[in-house]
Amino acid sequence: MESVANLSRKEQVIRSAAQLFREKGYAASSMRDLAQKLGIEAASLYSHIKSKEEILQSLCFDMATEFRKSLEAVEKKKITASEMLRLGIIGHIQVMAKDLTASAVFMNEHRHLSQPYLRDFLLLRINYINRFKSMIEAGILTGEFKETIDKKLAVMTLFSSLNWMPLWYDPTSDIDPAALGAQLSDMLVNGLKKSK
Amino acid sequence: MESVANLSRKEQVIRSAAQLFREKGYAASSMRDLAQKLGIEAASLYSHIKSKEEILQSLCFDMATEFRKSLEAVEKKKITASEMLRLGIIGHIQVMAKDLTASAVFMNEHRHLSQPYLRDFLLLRINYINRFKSMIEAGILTGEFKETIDKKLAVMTLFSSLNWMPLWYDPTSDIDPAALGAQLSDMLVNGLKKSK
DNA sequence: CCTACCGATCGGTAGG
DNA sequence: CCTACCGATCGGTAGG
Repeated sequence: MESVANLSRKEQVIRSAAQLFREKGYAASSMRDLAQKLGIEAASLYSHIKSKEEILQSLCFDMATEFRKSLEAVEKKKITASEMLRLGIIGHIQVMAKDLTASAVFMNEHRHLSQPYLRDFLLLRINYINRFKSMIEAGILTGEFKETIDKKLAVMTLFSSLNWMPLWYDPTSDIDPAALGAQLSDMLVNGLKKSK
Repeated sequence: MESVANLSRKEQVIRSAAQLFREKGYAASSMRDLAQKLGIEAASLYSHIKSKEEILQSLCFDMATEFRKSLEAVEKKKITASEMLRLGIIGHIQVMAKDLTASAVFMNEHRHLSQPYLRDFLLLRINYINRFKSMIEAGILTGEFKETIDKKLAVMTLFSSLNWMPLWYDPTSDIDPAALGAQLSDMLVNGLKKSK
């Protein structure tokens, strides 16, 4: 069916674009570069997508949705704050590992979104970060985490570590995503935990 | 003297460019944008600089030099591996804090360097990272750090945290750079240290 | 998915 | 530091 073929071709365009945006950055990637990657003329791209930015929007908001879904699944559980933080971190890593290319674009290129998309994106992001911050605060209240930690510093350090992973993680030579998430979580959470 | 005036004006151009590159990214920043920021015509920029990329080269390599100098001062000291790592982290933070704008450009825009500059830059960076990795390895040998830690993961987590700082650190509302460096170091190093 | 094309903008130069 | 300008390239459209 035509709609199925169109969808599939559109996804090919978006995936090729993600690779290009990751390598060269959004602004330095031209629609002619993208067309060449796909073996078609630049003008033909517009049969599949409305604009260059529409591709970036798809990539950024699809990733945001995956992150949100992962976090909501963790928040539903009846577990301690430190265990929730641990599972939240592992979930975040697993979502990224499913598409490292899109994750890198999500992280580095979202600023090229135009309004109102940029504003919406930043609101989703601050909400996501704040929910991790709440886990840290909860852990301090229950006595699981040191009461002396700087919450802003802790959460920014956490997301710095998480978000850079797509730039250095090599799934063919490094450990698998779940183990990486567990190790990263241990390293960061043990830095927060009271020493016994 | 004319050469002094020229130098000073050239630095103004570079500083304005750094702000622009930080806000919009290198590729999305035009020389006309930069000229407007300085109140001159785009063509006039070329009295002060040879090309757009020369500005990026200055920013990236000047920062790299500062980082190297800071690290060398720390490496000279006769101290334990964990103390050296701690001072290395504080030094890195202090270098960034001296110019947060250039630091952000250094981190996010270096990939737009052309060859051979890009290759030289990446060699400097891998050398710098490896010297921090050596401190972690030394600390494992002396028993200061857990022997179970993944060295690559540890050093990448460290640099992720360090390098994102220019994107969220607000010198007017947050703690001062030395204290931030100390806190960040404590948080990361305690995550590496053996629990007592 | 193609040919043919558009107006806008790019980094940079010549000459003063 | 300016005016005047260049060739190249940009995202995108018309019409098939």
